Amino acid sequence: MSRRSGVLEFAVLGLLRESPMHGYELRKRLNTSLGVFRAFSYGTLYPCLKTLVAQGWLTEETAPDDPLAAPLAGRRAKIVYRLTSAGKEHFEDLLAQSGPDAWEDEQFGVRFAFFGHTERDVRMRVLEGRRSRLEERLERMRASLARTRERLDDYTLELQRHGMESVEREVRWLNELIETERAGRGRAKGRPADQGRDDTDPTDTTT
Amino acid sequence: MSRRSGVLEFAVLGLLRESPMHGYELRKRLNTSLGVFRAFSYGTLYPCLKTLVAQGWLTEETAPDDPLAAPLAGRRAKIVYRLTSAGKEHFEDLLAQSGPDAWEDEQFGVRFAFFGHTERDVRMRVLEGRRSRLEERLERMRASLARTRERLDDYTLELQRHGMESVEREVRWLNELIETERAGRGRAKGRPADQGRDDTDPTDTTT
DNA sequence: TTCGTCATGTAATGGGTTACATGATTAC
DNA sequence: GTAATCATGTAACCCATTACATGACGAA
Repeated sequence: MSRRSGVLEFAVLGLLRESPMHGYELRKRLNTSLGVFRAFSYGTLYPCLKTLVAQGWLTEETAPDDPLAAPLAGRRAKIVYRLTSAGKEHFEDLLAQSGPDAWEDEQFGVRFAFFGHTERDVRMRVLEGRRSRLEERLERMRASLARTRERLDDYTLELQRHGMESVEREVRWLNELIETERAGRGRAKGRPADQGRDDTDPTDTTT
Repeated sequence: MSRRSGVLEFAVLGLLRESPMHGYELRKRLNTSLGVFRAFSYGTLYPCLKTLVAQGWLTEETAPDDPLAAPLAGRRAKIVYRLTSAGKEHFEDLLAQSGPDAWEDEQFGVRFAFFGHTERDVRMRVLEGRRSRLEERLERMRASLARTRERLDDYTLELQRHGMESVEREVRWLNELIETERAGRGRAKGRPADQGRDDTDPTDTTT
């Protein structure tokens, strides 16, 4: 009945904010533009769209046989979903939230992806919340490791070490982002954490 | 009815292989010894244990009131689960599998955690399978990024860059592990990928 | 005309959590 | 005696996938 996913709802509203789309295209965007995340199946997406329409946040616009009615993709478009003003408002509300939900693993990615539409103080709170969440996790891992280190074999140990390093690395990343935001270079232009990297050649990254 | 989780089943069998335990302790172990992974709730664990008993892989041993019957933890032990020989056999079968399932995100972690009980050629196949899986993913990310780079804002771009770097980092980690295995230092002693790190003092974490 | 992609959906199932219910044991 | 932790379980729900069903369009 409800089908309230959180991440999916947020991502759909955010993507439709920019331009109306039909379900099939929406799903592709979830894999590419926002593509670092999981790809939702149609069995998830379409029912979700239905409920968003029922909530009054989207409208369905059917473009049945008229080829002139679908100039967007150049091809047939069956059901185009458009964000209503109520939906826009709701999305703004979601964007303004900076509570614990935004720090969780599943939510944080989408939240970050729409930072371009997010107020700066909210961005700061989300980043800092995320960081302290990860630092707590790190401390728990360290404590647990200290207690059980002797009883673990090499592979288990290596796995834990690598896991902790991954978290530590994300903390460092967040630190850079927070610093950039603090310096005021994080609005919309001037890519955050720019250190002369080249996306096509990511050598010498760690070590 | 079935409640066949894959990861949980594998982890439970593997943990019980070392010593019999009751459910509560089993769950703690899943968070600590194997703790890099998700923590399963009791609502998942107990039904799972029931089905494993029904399969004949575990036996329930109730130690009702006798304090002498529970020398393991020094305290009351209600239902102790013990691996049967059939269960042991089944676990060995699972350990020997090196198919695509073992390369997926959810399975790989547990598989790696039990590498100490895994044959060397199986370890190699799993590691290499995992690596090529990640390299495919990386290529898809690169292709998608090349197609959509111009249309993306700074934050989305930064998110993708960080995501790709994470995957690249894991590939490098796998490369080290594979090299170590190949050199023959990966059996049980001689910790893999040892580069003079010290687990107890992971300073230089932040900046 | 057949194949690949576009496009939309539904029913069954899977895998897991939350909230709840219960009660024993230990420590204070 | 009361709070925390140990210990076991169940029912209701949640989120999402899989498999299936349907069909239109474009290109070979």
